[in-house]
Amino acid sequence: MTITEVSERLDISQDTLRYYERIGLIPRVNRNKSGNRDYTEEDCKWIEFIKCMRGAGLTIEVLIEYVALFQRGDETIEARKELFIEQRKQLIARIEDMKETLERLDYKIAIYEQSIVEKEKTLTYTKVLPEAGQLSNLYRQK
Amino acid sequence: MTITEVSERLDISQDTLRYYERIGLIPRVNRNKSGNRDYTEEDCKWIEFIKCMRGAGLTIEVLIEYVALFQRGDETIEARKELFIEQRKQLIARIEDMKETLERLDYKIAIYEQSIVEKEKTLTYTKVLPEAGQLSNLYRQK
DNA sequence: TATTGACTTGGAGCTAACTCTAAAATGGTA
DNA sequence: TACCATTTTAGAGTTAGCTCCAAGTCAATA
Repeated sequence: MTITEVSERLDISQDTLRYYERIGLIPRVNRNKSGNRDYTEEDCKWIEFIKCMRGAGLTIEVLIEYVALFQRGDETIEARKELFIEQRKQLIARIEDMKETLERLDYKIAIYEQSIVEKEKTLTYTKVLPEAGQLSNLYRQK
Repeated sequence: MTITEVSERLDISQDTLRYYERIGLIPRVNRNKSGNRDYTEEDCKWIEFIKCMRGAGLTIEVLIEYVALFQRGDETIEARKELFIEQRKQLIARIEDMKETLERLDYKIAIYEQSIVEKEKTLTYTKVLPEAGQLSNLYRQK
């Protein structure tokens, strides 16, 4: 596969593909006779895996370490496992954090919903704008 | 409250606190007679809220927009609600993504666990190292 | 054979989000 | 009164993670 094909297939820019290879985030890709990259399915799996992990917030640094361990062979299996266990721990923490933030967003949306309903009621039934100091404070929660 | 107190309490550097204020990520903080920031509880709530949202991945840009809307008063309630609904949607997507990545990490950890057990078995029961081409491939999954 | 287009490399440039620096003001302590 | 810590500002510097550029190679086509 050419870099153009892989780039389109995995939706990663050619520059990023080259960059990832350069810094050791994916193993070196073979070149054809004319020196151009010729990606295998294996290469694609690596790239896709890296993309997935990056998307979840694993740093490039830690992923480079993983690739380096992988390339050193079987003696690093335990180290790789430990690396993933640590990253898993951090990922779980991030997810928990985000869930809490989501609840907070939900709450704010609910309050705004309420505020709008209240405002509409006021406008519809009393034809009078709410006093600046009263109702307005209601809308101004954080 | 002084900037030192708030910095320690919310675990945000003084530089970051000043930076957030400068770019409009939090409303302007009052100064005392000598020109130093004097944070109120309200200010702290803002900062804590912003910190929480930033931690979940909302960009500074979108949060600045929120603060700007907030400061324009009640006429922007609907817009603020819409902003939060959009961010909520994106946050849910990020969480789902991360959950999938977590499963993938779990799977890899399980495989490594397996690999190690297999390796130990081999070493213990047969006293023979696995052939490079066979079992080694097992460990080398991505 | 000249041109075109995809590819190569090393290195420079960019953006978001801080983080640091320098120079100056203030207020409390020896 | 001299010193010291804390704070102020504007602006420069840093880091991660790309993204762009220039100069050159190569293969295919007009």
